[in-house]
Amino acid sequence: MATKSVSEAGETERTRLSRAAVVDRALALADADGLDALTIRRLATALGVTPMALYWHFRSKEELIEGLSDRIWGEIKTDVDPASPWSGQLRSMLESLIEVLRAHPCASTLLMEKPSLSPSHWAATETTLAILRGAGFDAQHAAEIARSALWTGIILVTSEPGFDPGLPADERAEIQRRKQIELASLPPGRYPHLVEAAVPLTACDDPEFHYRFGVDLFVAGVQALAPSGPSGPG
Amino acid sequence: MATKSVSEAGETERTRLSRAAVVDRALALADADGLDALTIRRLATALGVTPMALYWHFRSKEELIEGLSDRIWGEIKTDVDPASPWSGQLRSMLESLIEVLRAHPCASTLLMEKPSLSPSHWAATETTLAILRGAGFDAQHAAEIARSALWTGIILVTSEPGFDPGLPADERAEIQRRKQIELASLPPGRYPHLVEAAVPLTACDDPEFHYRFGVDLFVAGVQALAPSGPSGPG
DNA sequence: GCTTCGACTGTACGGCGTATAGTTGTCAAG
DNA sequence: CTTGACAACTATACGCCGTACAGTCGAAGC
Repeated sequence: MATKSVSEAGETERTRLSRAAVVDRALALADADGLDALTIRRLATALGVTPMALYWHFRSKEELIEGLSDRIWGEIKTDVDPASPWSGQLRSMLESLIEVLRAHPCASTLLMEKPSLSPSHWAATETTLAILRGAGFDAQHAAEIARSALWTGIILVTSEPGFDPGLPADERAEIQRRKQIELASLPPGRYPHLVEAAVPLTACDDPEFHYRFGVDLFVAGVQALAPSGPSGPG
Repeated sequence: MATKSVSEAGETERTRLSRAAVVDRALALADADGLDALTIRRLATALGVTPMALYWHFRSKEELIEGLSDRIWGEIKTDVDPASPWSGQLRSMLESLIEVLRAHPCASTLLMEKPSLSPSHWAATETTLAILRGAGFDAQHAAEIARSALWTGIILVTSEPGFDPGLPADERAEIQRRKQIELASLPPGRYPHLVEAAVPLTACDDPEFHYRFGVDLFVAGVQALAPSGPSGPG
């Protein structure tokens, strides 16, 4: 109606765009409908602009994705308690990572396909390295373990049975059900353990067990290989 | 020249296609130029046919990818020595997985984006479950660890610094060099460990160390959590 | 008032997966 | 030797995608 109305907000805000605003919307879109659904055109529509408008703020879609990645890494709490034993610090670091990844359905998928050395990623890696150096590992081993820790968090989330962002819950349940039946009805002579473990392999009635055990497994491995012994000096 | 020449083989064989033949070419293409370079059109050109010809043998590109996935899983040796201790069996299983993934540059990327329960995958999982059940884990824990094992192999390969299929070697080296400099020239006050570990984080002068340590880390974790104790009863 | 320029629009290109319909070579039945 | 069926493939087209390139438009500075 009004030719000069400032923010009708009827459908979408129409203030000026910014990198941060675009990243916000992109993250929301990707979390809601899956990473594949995050296209320049869709995002532009959601923001009420032309696709090419985004190219003023980002050189390419890849740069946008880097922005998302940086935003996600930034959410990870890197303030571990220096007084607690290093294994506890490592654990809480991993738990913080997992918490963020679970909060953003698209995050694990996104981080999987990008090495992405962004400032926020640096901070998380720096903290992890510090913990491991404190545990007595040399730089090379610490680097290996830090990488492994970050990947462990990512795969724990993506490998949670039934995890598949961008799929309606009922469809996910249906796929899961079908897989379970498929496994359970394999020839028991040839695949006894597969048949036996059909349920835990395909379903995840207790996600907390999945994550707790995954973290336990990782931390136990690191402790076992620590130069200062499994429990550490402090 | 000849109107009826059977197989000129001047550029591409022109015998009849088959699922196996298509998968072969697809795998070769993906290994050579990266998974992103594997498009229906390119593959069809390489096979000397029209893109739509492939849809006679595969319902969709996804089904083709499943074929690739199955082929790759099939290459993994599942014949572990039942006489050796379970930790050794687990280790050799993981090593076989890693060997196959390293032989096929596209493999780890491919398996990462597909749960893919194919017959070949079943066999590998069955064997892994058998090993873990033999170690005393119950079905649920065995399922968790088996999943973790397979993922560990995949990420060990994709996280090898400098690993990036479909990129010419010189370009990879350039990216790697730039990342290393970027890390090394961060403010040492803020990122002391990152600066210190710039080389091991970005380069991989000894891939064998990377893989050996990765496997060690995983197996150590499993041993630490084994009900029958780290060394096991046999 | 005029220019400058940051922020955005319009149009177009090449590539993708694939639906739909049309074309062939082969081969058994008549 | 013809004929029809059918497996295997081709031709064309559609709607997506990322994005190059050029044009537009309002506010800010002079």
